[in-house]
Parts: sequence; C-alpha cells; structure tokens
Amino acid sequence: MTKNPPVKVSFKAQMLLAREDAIIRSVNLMLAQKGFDAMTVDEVAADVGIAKASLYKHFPSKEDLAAAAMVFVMRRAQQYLDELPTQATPFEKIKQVVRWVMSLKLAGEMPSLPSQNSSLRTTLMNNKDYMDGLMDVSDRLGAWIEAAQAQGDISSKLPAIAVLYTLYARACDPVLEFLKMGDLYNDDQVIDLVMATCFDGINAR
Amino acid sequence: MTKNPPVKVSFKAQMLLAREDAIIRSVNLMLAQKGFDAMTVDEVAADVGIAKASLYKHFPSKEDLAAAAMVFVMRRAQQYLDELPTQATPFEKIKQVVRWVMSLKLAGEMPSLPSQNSSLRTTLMNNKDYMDGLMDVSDRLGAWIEAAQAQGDISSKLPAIAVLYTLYARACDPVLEFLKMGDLYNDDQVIDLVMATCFDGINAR
DNA sequence: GTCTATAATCAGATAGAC
DNA sequence: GTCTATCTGATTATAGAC
Repeated sequence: MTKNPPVKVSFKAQMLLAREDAIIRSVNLMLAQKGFDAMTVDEVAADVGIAKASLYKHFPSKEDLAAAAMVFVMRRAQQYLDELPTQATPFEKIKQVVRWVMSLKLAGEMPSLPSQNSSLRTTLMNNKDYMDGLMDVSDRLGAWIEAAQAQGDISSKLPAIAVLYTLYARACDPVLEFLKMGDLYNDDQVIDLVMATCFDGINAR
Repeated sequence: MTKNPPVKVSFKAQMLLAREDAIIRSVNLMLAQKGFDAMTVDEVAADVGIAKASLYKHFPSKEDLAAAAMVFVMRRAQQYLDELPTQATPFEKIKQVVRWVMSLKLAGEMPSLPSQNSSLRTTLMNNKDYMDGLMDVSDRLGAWIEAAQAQGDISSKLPAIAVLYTLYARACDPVLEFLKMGDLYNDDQVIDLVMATCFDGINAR
C-alpha cells in the first residue's frame, strides 16, 4: 500500500502496536474487574474506542483477547523478576514477588480467569507466548523455592510444587477483597495480613 | 393415587420437597463442576429429568436456583458444626471443619460462585435463609477462633476476621485442584498439604 | 405442576462498503 | 483496518394446553 517503504511502514506498525497495547490494557482491567464471563467484547471495543469488528481484526476471538492479556501480565512478571535486586536472598525475592502480585490484584490489574472454562484453557495452552512465559516464571520461582528450602527459610516438609501453587494462588486470593471490603484496613495492612497467613500460617508459634 | 385426603396431601407435599431437593442437589453439583455462568438452566432441567418450565415453577430465576444451592450447603455446614465432638477444643473443631470443607471441594460438592456477579450477590444478600445461615456459621467459627487465640493455639497477632476469611477461602482454594491435577498426590495428601500451608504457613520453623 | 413451543434478549462473530 | 449493519447461536424466561 505504501510507496516509501521504510518510514511509513514503521509508523503504521507502531500505530498498530500502540492500538493493540491499548486493547490489551483495557482487557486487562476488565478481566480484573468483571472476570472473563462477565466481560463482553462490546464493552472492550467501547472502552478502547473502536468498532467491535476492528477488534476482531486484531484478535480472532474473545479467548484470544484474554490470552493476550495473560501474555501481557506474564511479561510484566518476567520483567519484575529480572529487576529484583541481585543481592537479595531467594527467600527475600519470593516474598517481594508475592507482595507485588497482591498489590497488583488490589490495584485491579490482575486479570481473573475461570479455571474451569475449557475453551479458554485450550486457547491458553495453545498460546506459545503464554506457556513459555509461565514456564519461565515457574522455573525461576521454583529454583528460588528450592534454594530457600536449602537455606532453611522455607519449610522442607512441603514439596516445592505445593509451595509454588500456594504462591500463585495469592494472585487470586479472595481474602484480599474481603478484608478490603470491611474498610477496617488499608491496602498495605491487607497485604501484610495475607503475607502473614501465607508465610507464617494462622497457628500460634 | 390414594383416596384418603390427609395422606394424599402429605404425599404430594413430600413429592414436591423431594423434587426440589433433587433440583438443588443437581444445581449443587453443576455449580461445583462448571460454575454459575457456565451452568445453564437447560442442563439442570435435563439432569433432573423435568422440563425447564417446571423448574421455573419451583425457582423464579437462575440466581434463585444458585441461592437455594448455597442455602443447602449452609445447612450442611450448620449440621456439621452441630455434630462436632463436644469435648474437642475450639482449635481442633476449626481444623476439622477446614478439612471437611476441602474434602467437599475435592469431591465436587462445593458450589463455586463468581464473587463479582452483582445480580447473584443481590439475590444472595436478599435471601434470609442464606444470610441467617452465613451469620450463624460465622458467629460460631468466630467464637472458636477467639477461644483458640485465647488458648494460644491460633496466633493472636491476626485479627479474628482475617482468620475467618482465610478459613472460608479454603472452600474455593485453586491449590486443591492444581495439586490434584498433577496426579502426584491423592486427595488425602492434597488436603494434608493445604492444611499444612494454611495453619503452619510455608516458612520453616 | 408438568409439558411443548416460543418469545425475548443478549453476545460472539462476520459481511461488505470504504 | 475501520466502520455500520447483520447474522447466528445460545440462554433466560414465559405462554398456554393438559
């Protein structure tokens, strides 16, 4: 379509990416606020400010829309892991990641997907970017968990995989919303409370 | 089929209750398996073996159907609390309840509702039976929590309400499914692992 | 109260002009 | 690629006969 290939194409490509980024951010917020089922493609289109048909030029289905949002948060997670202070111990890194994830959820930026939806699961499992990101994050966290267990910071009685899942679950912990709803605690206090139950449990010591 | 009035009326009423009970059990299982949004009224009717229009004679809406299922589990919970051994300490009772709730979830008998759905929330909040049951269960658990804190079994650093929410969250903990999916652990082992993370945390002691 | 048949609506996806 | 307009299917809910 263009007559001067290099500049014009680059500009158009940037516009394209910017629009897709806007779409993904919108989907991300909607998934966090309403969840996958309640989110409608019409709403996303309206929020982004484009026609629904245009959305479908970028993403072939609602499931792919959600998958793109998950790829986005995976990238954010990878970037966050990259930027953790290198001198921190594995245990400190883990705690910081969990704290960060919960702050994302409280800020309404952590998309929530129904774990039962099969079509969505299929789309996610077939999405290489998402799966690669998930594997990478899991590998890094898993290595830190094992290191923290070796150093006596995390209980060695627990399988590392159980610890990993327990950490992941903090990203969709309803306790965060419940405690926030009561208006008794602010966000930082809510996070401190859930951090305490997560790492120390509810038993007295 | 019989001609004696008193018996006949009673029999019909029993049939009615039995049918409603069958409906609720079906809804309960479907909510646990697929969740509220994915569950369709057609499926429920088909599963019960009656016409959809008949369902709507019993329950005026899908939301009320789900609410009835929640009332059902609330009653089950109240009954379970009633039957706990009286000589057990509050802490022991709490642990037993949590274990029971997780076994229900693993057995696919714990309905999962989207906490965000507003129409469902409204129906639930307006359902006196449900709210009464929830309050009763919360009061009893709350009293046990405070007693356990006084006896030094549960950490006194945590507000009782945070402990209560943490226990409730075990009824919809995705870690249970994740660990079960891996096929590394059987149901009892999965429950033991989540019990350990819930009460002892993941820290080493 | 139960049924068959149907209304009414909503949401995901597409056609086709520009 | 973006738009308007539309299709298609699924789903909640109801009408009306028996």
